[in-house]
Amino acid sequence: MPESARKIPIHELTYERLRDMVLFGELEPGQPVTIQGLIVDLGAGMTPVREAIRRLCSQGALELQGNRRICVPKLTLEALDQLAFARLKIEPQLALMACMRLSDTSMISLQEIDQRLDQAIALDDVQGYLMQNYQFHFTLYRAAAAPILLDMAQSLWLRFGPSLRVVCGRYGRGGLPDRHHDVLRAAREGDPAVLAEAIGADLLQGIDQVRLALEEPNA
Amino acid sequence: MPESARKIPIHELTYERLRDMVLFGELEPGQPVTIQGLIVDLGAGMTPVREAIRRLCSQGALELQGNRRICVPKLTLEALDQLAFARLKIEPQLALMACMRLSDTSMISLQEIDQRLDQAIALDDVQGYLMQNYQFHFTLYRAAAAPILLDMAQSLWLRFGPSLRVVCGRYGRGGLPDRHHDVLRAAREGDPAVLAEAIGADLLQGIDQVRLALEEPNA
DNA sequence: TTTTGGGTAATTTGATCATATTTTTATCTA
DNA sequence: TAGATAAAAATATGATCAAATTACCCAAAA
Repeated sequence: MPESARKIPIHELTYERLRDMVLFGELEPGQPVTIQGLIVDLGAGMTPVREAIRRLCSQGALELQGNRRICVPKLTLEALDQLAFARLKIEPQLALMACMRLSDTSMISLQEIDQRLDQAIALDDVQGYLMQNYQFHFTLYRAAAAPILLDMAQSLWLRFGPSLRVVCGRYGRGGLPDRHHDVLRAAREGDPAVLAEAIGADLLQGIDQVRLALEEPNA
Repeated sequence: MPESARKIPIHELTYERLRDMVLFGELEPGQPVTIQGLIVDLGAGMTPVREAIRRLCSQGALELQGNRRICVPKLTLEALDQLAFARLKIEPQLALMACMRLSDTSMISLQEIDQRLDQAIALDDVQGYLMQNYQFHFTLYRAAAAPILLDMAQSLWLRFGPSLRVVCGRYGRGGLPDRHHDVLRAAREGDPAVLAEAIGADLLQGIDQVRLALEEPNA
C-alpha cells in the first residue's frame, strides 16, 4: 500500500465509498442497509461504518426508518417536487457563479468529461453515464467557489441519484439529460444567464423523466 | 430516570444537545471543539460524541480544519451571501407551502411562541429570543410537510445561528427580526404570497444585521 | 545576561477495534 | 393466535495504538 493512502482515515474512505454507492445507483431505493452488512461488504470496522452511515443520513442519502432500520429512501412525488424546486434554485445559481471564474483548466476538464459522457452513452454504459454526468455538473459547480451552495447541491444529488439510476436502467437513457453541449457553448461564450438557463433545462429533463416513472402505476 | 427516556439513544441526545449549543450560540464561531472535551462536558462515551460531531459536520454546523481541529465556522462575507441566497429561496417557499395546511393547533402554537418571544425581548433575554425565534420559524415550516426543504432550512440555520448570536450579544436586539406580527397576520388571513413575503422580509432583516457586523473593521 | 531558535520528550487527542449490554426480530410451542 | 424464548443486530464503553501538538530545555547569537 502506498504511503499517500495512509493519511486518509478509514471512516472517510468508507464514507466516500458508501456515498458513491448511493450516488451511482449501486444501492437501490428501498434497499435496507445494515451496519453488519456493510462491515463485511466493505471490510471495515464498526466505528468507521457507523460514522459513514450517520453522515449520509444527515445528508438525506440514507434514511432511518424508526426501529433502527436504515435504507435508501424511495422518492415519492412530494419529495420529487421538493427536490425539483430546490435543485432549480440552487444549481443554476452555482452555474451562474461558476461562469465568471471558469479557469482554462476547468474548461478543458469539462470538455474531456463531456467526451467521456458521449462515449458512455454510445456504449450504453449506464454506470459510466451517471458518473460522468455527476462529474460534469460538479466540475462546473466547484468553479463557483461557493462551498455552502455546493454542499446543498451535493445533498440534493444524493437524494436524486438512486432514482435516476432506476429510470436509466428501466428505459435506457432515451431523453435523459444531454444538454451538455448547450452548457459547454454557453460556458465558452461566458454568458452567465444563458449558462444558468441551460443547466436548468438539463435538470428539468432528468426530473421529468423521474416524474414520469413515478407516476406510472407499477411502483 | 423515567422509562420514556430509555428509547432515545445517547448518540441522538448528544447530537441534539450539541446542535442546540451551536444553534443558540453557546459555542462561538471560531471556537475549537475537541472530541475529548465533549466527552467530559457532555458525560457521554466516545462513540456517541463522534457520531454527533460527524453529523453536525456534514450539516455545516461544525468544520474540520485539516489537522484534527474542529470548530464552529466563522461566517465570511462570501458565505453570508450564499446563505442569504439559499435562505431567501427555501424558507419563503416553506412558509408558502405551510400556509395552506396550517392547523388550528399549529396556529395557536405560533401565537404562544410569539408571546414568549415578545417577553424575551422585553426581558433582554438573548438566549430566549434566539430559541423562540427558532421555534417560531420551524413551527411554521414544519406545517409545510416538506421534509427535504425542512432539512435544508435546518442546515442553513445551523450555519447562520452562531453569527446571529454574536450580533445579538454585541449590539442588543435593536433592529433584529421582529416581523413576526406581519407573519402571524398573513397566516391568519391565509394569504400564501403575503406570508412568504413577510418571512422573506424577516430573514432579510437578520441577514442585513449580520452583514453590517461582518463589514465592520474589527473582526 | 537575555533572547531566540531548534529539537526532543511528554502529554493530549484521534482512530480503530474488541467486547459487553440492550433492543429487536424471528421462531417455536402451547 | 399469543406468549415465551432464542438469535441477530445495534448501541455504548473502554482499551489500545498512532499521530500531533505542546512544553520544555539547551545552545547559540545579540
